[in-house]
Formats: sequence, structure tokens, C-alpha cells
Amino acid sequence: MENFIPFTDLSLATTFSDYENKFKALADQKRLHILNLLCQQKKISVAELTEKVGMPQSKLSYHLKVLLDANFILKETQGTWSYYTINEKEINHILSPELCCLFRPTCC
Amino acid sequence: MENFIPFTDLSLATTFSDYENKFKALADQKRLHILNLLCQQKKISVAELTEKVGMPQSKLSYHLKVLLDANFILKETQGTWSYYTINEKEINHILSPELCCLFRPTCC
DNA sequence: CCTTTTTATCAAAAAAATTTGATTTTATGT
DNA sequence: ACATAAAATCAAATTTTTTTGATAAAAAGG
Repeated sequence: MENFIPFTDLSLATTFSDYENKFKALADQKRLHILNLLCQQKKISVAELTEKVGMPQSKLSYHLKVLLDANFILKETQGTWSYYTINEKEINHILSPELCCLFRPTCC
Repeated sequence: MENFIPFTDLSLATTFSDYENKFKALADQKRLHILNLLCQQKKISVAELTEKVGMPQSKLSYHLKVLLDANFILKETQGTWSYYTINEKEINHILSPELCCLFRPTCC
């Protein structure tokens, strides 16, 4: 990946790169659907999500990983089960309050 | 592009698809840099932007088009020159106030 | 220890986005 | 009409992301 931007301020470049990653995680219908479900249901297992979003398990795992890496969701393991929750702080930091109930959990 | 999501609510699917496009437009360092510059300077020509971001003109045009299609920026033509401004309303609708001065113009 | 269940990982294939350099379009001045 | 200048468009090459199907890892129960 070409990564050079002729910045005088290197920390700004880092900032842009960080936000690029965040917005990339949001830039997908399926992942937005997942976030939307996590707004309605505090905690959800992969098994239940698989049903609700109707996609193969490995595909869902991929998308969950993208959201997790971007720190928009949190994982909690219980036995063989994984439960995911939304990371409210991170979401709220980036998204407008107008997106509440859609992708932001604390509403209205 | 595979576009099927097993929604009961089709309008939600459309909503997610719309936001996907918006977030895609934001999901790039160079475009974030452009938005950041447009936060500092109300109105800027392509020529001036080319200098400031240091990329070939055709590349810049491509990225401006992505932002324009997502409705995050507005274009105004004067002669052979194009001037771009930020679309404050659209930006503010999607981005948190915490991102003010970075990507949101009305600050602080 | 073996089987089953849940979830994660992997590599290859497919699809989508970006870059590049050339060309075209549009307007301006001579 | 011609030359120049700014910006947009285009097609091909490159890079990145996503999908797919198979396999592995981790835990639980018998």
C-alpha cells in the first residue's frame, strides 16, 4: 500500500490513517446491519447473528473481525460461545447523534 | 456485486446501502485530507488542492468525484476552474461533533 | 479419549477500488 | 480559428477487499 502523503505534520497523517481504518470498517452494508442489530440487542452470540443476518459463518466471522479490529465491537467468550457487544464509546466518538437507534446505541 | 440481504424491512436495506456509500467515501486517507483542508479553507480550486495534497491531477479528480457523489462536497464552476466547498449539512449529519475542526467545519 | 458443537483461520478465487498516463472536454485569450 | 490552460474522463494495470469452502482450534459432554 502506498502510504506517503506529503504532510508537514506527521501526526495528522497518522490521524487520517486511523480514521481511514475506522471508516473502512463502517463502509459495508453487512457490517452496518450487524451494528444495527447490536443496537437493539445488547449482547448476541455468533450463532444467533448467523441466523439473523443470513450469511455463512466464516463470512460473518470475517466481518466481526473487521468490526472488532476497528474497536467498534467487543468480544466476550463463554465456553465455546462468543458474544459480541457494541463499543458505545467508540461509536459515539465517531458518529453523529442523529444516527442514534440506527448505529448508535444510546438514544433519544 | 452481491446485493441480497435477507431483510424483512426493505427500506432498512436501502438505508444501510446509502450509509455504506457514505462511509466508503470517508474510508480513505487522501479524501480525509481533502475534507480536512476544506474545513480550513471554505473554497478551494483543483489547482490549489493538487499542490496541497501532492498528487497527480487525474487522481485528485477521481477522489473529488467520490466525495462529490457521496454529497460531502459541492462543486462550483467558474470558467475553466472548479472550486470545491464542504457540504456542511451532510457532514454534520453523519459525523460526531467530536470530529469538529478535523472533518467537521463548524466548530467549537 | 472420543465426539460434538461453536467459532476462528486459512488459502485460493472473485469482485471492487485505486492508480496511471493518455486523451478529451470546456472555456479563455490572442 | 488557433493555442493554451484547467479539469474531467477513460481504459488498462495494480492493489485491496471480500467471498468461499475447507480445515483447525477450543471447549464441553459422554
